[in-house]
Amino acid sequence: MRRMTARPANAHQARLLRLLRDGGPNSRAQLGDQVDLSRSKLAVEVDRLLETGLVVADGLAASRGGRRSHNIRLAPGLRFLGVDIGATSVDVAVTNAELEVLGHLNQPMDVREGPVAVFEQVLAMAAKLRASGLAEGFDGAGIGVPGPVRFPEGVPVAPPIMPGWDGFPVREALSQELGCPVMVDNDVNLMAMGEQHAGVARSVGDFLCVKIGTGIGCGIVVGGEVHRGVTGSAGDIGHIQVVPDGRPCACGNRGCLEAHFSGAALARDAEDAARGGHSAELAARLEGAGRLTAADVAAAASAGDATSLELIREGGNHVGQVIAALVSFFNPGLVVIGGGVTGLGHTLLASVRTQVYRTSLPLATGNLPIVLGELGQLAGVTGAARLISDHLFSPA
Amino acid sequence: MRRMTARPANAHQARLLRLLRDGGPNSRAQLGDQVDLSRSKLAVEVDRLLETGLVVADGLAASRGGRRSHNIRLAPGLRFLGVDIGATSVDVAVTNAELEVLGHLNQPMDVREGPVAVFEQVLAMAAKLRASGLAEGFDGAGIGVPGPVRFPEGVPVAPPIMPGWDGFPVREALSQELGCPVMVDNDVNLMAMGEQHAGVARSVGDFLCVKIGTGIGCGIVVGGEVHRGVTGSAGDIGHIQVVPDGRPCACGNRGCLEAHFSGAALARDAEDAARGGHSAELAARLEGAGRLTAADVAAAASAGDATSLELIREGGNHVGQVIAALVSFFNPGLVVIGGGVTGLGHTLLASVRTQVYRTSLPLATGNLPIVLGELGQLAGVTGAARLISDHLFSPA
DNA sequence: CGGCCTTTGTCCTGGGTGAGGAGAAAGTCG
DNA sequence: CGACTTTCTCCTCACCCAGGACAAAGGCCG
Repeated sequence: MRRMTARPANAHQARLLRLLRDGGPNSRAQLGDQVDLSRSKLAVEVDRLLETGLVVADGLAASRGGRRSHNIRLAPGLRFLGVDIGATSVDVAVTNAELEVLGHLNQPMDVREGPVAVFEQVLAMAAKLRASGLAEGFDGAGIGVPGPVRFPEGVPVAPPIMPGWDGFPVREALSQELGCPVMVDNDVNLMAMGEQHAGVARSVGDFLCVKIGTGIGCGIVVGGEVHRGVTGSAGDIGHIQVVPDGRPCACGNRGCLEAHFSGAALARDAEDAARGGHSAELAARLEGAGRLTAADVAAAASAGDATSLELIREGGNHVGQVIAALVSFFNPGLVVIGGGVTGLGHTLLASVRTQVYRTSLPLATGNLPIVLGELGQLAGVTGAARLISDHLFSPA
Repeated sequence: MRRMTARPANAHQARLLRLLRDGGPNSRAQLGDQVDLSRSKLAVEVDRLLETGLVVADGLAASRGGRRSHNIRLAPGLRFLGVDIGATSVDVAVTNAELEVLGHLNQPMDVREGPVAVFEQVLAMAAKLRASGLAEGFDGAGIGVPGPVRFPEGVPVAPPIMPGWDGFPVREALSQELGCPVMVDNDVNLMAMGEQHAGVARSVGDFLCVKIGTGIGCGIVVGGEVHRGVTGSAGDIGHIQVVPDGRPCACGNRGCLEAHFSGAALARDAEDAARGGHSAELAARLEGAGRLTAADVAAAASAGDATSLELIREGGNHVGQVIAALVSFFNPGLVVIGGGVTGLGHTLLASVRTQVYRTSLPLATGNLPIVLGELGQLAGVTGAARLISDHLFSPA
């Protein structure tokens, strides 16, 4: 099942591959406009790429006023596998070399079942996608896990919500199973890379990507590159204290952001409100389902339930408080909010914005968009594909 | 008074210049070990540098077992001017090309007197240093100002504590006056660069440098490079909220870190304590001087004054609270604390450490040193020299 | 003190690379 | 249909640079 053995031989070829990945099919002339190489040099490098099979001819380009140029594109048969392991579900997608998602599967699953069970599931999903004719094999795979990762080795380290994964050689194991190169990263970083590649963060060099799901994390992009920190735990903002002596948190402290607002906390609050008789809407849903989730709160809120709206607003304030601090510190050009609770949508966004614009200094917030992610569920898998393609499209 | 017109012609020469700057005089052979160039290529580049006069021969090196090598070093006559404009004082220093401080002057001065008055002062101090025979002229100057800077242009933007400087063309003006290239940056960033070059942060790629003076700021170094943010206001952590509905701050909000702990806040608290009869020690000092400063608190604390110790501890808790959040977010390899209040020393450090180690996650704090800066008053001017030398020792 | 080894520095050459000109091929526009 | 534009290929020439050969300079040991 080994497929793409070819790798760019030098930085020029790597550059060209990335241009083709990000810009789609392109004529040699257009490429020449972007890379500052002499025509002869460019021709040589393109010919070499054609030889490797990574790149193929793709008909004629439209004329720019003279002779029409021959288009080239990345090999249409290249396939990347993007895997996004969340706390409660798994996403697997197949992309082409331009990182367009060709097929996508989602499956509920508790990450605490451990790496072996999850891997089995992931491989089954990948096989299913392959069986449906989307891919004959994979040229590379990216995988995101909900916890810190020692990036160079691709191994989770001390992940609080998935203790069974500590030290499990994810990269090694998946590479063995799939027979292709694999890169591993934190799921939040992948979401950031996804939004950077195909979402709202295109053309922004420095931005933050806050993912609110079961937990809360933040992807940090500096100068176009993901910042992972010295131990791979950068962006772990879920345990920043937002309420002095607040609610007890699983981490042992009190008043952590995650304890006061996250998918899990929101569900708990909603159930409390339902049982306490504060919201008929929520009580009805609890009656129906036996338990509540963030999605129930979102639904209740859009049905006008005052309690749900208040819960969201309050949560938004807490997140906003942290984001405001991070904005002052980091001075990003954009803040993206995504993750499972984006269903809470504009109510959440509004209260986050209010809090940030009120608390941070004007110079930092003056031209700072705070927006929802564009890619939704596909952000993670797109980012995963981007991760492995960045790796493969770099000099060997 | 123009001096060094020469600039490295390519990246190799730039690399060599930086090696000589950071490592002092060096033999050709030693340089060869570090740069991965063929001996012939290296010889050519070194010869060219010798021709420009940037580099000079410096006798024979010790033998490494065979023929002795000829040492080379940066021209001993090269001089950089480092200027550090604080809120209440100005530091000016002369360094050689290895960024060793040859002479240093400090002068109390209120930055709010405006750029014209401050420039006059700075130029007078530079002239004095020159007159004392330390320099015949300057090959470049770096200058730090206590507020955000639009870095490429070298112009302060919307600085809260020095409104008169907004938009003043610092770089342009100083370059005119001194007749040499000038670079401008935030004073905190310069402190970080100073500690990176010659202080505790040598060999650390990602670290934070918290400067506690009249205000509070934080230098951010990512992958060896200072992160300035999209509008140059990164690291502006003085207005992060630490106490909900806390003390009113000059910025219009409440509970800002700066309002609860900084040189200015500490002095105010001390005076209140003295007047309120809580501390005989402080009252005596207030009696004597008519007002109190952070230095008085430091002195009282080391004399054992309980109130002062408590003030410092409380302040340390507030700073520690913010640093803990930043550590979770950024996952640095080192936190340096410096600035005027380092006189508070280990009492402060201890309470910051306690707070950080207690509040942040073990993975981020596990191997995280939190230390005082090594360079004291010289950090800023050293960083300023480093800034301009980085600029000059890069390909034209 | 004298051979032998190690290290350093210089010279030279051969392979490789890449910039840019010339010109052919392919289109557009009037 | 002809003049102009754009694209692409070929070719040449200058430059660069790695590495070998060799000379110079010094240490080490008997």
